[in-house]
Amino acid sequence: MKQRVSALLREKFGREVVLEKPRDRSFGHFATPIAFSLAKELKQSPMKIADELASSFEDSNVFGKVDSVKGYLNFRLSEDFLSEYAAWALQNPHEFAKGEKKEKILLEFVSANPTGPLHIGHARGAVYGDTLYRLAKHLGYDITAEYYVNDAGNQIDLLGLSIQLYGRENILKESVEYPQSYYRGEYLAPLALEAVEKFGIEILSDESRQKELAIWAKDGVMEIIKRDLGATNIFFDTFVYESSLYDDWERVMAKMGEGIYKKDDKIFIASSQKGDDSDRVVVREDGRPTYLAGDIVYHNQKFERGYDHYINIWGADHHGYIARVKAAVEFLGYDSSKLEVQLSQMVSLLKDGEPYKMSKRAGNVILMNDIVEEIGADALRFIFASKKSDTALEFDLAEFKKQDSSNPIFYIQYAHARIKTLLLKSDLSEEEIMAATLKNLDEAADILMFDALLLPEIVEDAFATRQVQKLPEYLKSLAASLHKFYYDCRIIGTEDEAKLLKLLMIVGLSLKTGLSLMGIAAKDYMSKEEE
RNA sequence: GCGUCCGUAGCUCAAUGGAUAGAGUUUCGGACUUCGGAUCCGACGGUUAUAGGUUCGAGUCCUAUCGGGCGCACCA
Repeated sequence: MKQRVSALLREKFGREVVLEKPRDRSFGHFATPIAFSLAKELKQSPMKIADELASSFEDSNVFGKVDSVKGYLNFRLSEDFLSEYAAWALQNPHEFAKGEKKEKILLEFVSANPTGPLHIGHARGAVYGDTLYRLAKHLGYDITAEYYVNDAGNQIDLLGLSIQLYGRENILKESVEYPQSYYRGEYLAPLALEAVEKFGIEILSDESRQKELAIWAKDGVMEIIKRDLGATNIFFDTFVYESSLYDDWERVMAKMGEGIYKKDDKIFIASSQKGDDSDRVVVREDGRPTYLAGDIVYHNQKFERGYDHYINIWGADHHGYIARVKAAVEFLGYDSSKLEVQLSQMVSLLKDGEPYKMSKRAGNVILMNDIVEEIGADALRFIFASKKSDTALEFDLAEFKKQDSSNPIFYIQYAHARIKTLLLKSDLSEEEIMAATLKNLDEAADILMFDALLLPEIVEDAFATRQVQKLPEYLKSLAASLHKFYYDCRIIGTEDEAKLLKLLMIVGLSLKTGLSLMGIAAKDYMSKEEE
């Protein structure tokens, strides 16, 4: 819709025209301040220019009315245009808001180490990434969701140690001393038990078998992670294991050429030449690669697989890391501007106004799964998609358990359910409803229909700017419009029943499509939960 | 100290450089002869941290200051 208008105006003015929402809906559907920018070039007052422009649109079949107010041009779409578009959307519900983008994108997110269950910080990146993924798919992009599994390095050895310690304390009933860094949490219990079953009880006490234990256990941890993600409706197309990449190490090093040098028996990357603060160690004196080494091979592999664009979603604590990975990409001979890194910031939780208590059993972190169990996957997804991902977020769990308008996810679902209920109550058949024409609507109905038809540009904009919160914002406001309309206007039994139901079907389609892009299924009825 | 993200209503958050800075929540006051009142309406609430600058126009861009988060490993 907006694209159509935008294209028309571009043609007319020979330039990109800024389109925005009018200050007041009674002004029209779209507005543009173009007269202000033209004022300077034409050396005329913006008001005069706007007046002249307004009258030049008189015979358009897209616009019903174009007028100028204080230098702004306001456009009202014609009834024909709107009603035809709405009818098309209802006949092709799966095509609604879809795009025809062709780019091939690799989206990497979560990528949490396989050493324990996901915590609340991971959850934010996971939801953000998955929402972007759904938006991109809908827009037509050929996008791949990828999880990078860091299954090499110290943290994996630590997993082996942690299972041993857990087993020695809880199975062998030894008293053990815990070193500073080790993993703790209930998830270790089944792993320890299974390990004993599989390898024998000796595995718990034999330090030389830590690595063997860890390599086995990481698959079990990955299953836990996948289960938690799946419970939140998040799935990946591909998993790349760090351990599988090192065979390629020599070749990738050679590819880096000048970008790499040896000093004091260590290997450095000359990342300071590419904007990093200093050069970084890639291989230590003892020959063990650093964390960065894995990322270099991994990014080389990504670029060799050949995508048009790469998006990485990292926790904000990794932001200092961007420069060195980009430097590596450059040294490998690729265009680092194709690599985009989105950061997701910290999350802090409240419950009834008090800081949420971390459970000691879980190892003093808030587990994603605990929150899902407490408020449900839909609410979790909604919260995390609702806030700009690059700003810190604080929210109160209690708010998302309420069954009223203070809970946005409930409010939106209720709007959708109301529409479904009306359609059930009506005696009209679907054919009769679809046969109605959406013309001669009153002001309120016209606004509601227009709002519902805005979804396509919201989807496009949310993905283009990577600001997924635009979608939930939109859904909230559309739900509010629906509730208000419902309150003000009687539908069943009126002479406009078919027309109004058709209008509500558009709203329902928009809500349902929007929710599904957030990984949330729209509800057809609401069941009141017993406390 | 350096880098980076941020600072908007009492609280949690919105606002492609555009018209009168918006929602929810809180507090107070209204609407049930009613398609689901699980809803709706109204009021209160702001010098957009501060000071300059650019612009026809700044919450948004630039500079400085103040305040906060996160980084600043041969850890991942």
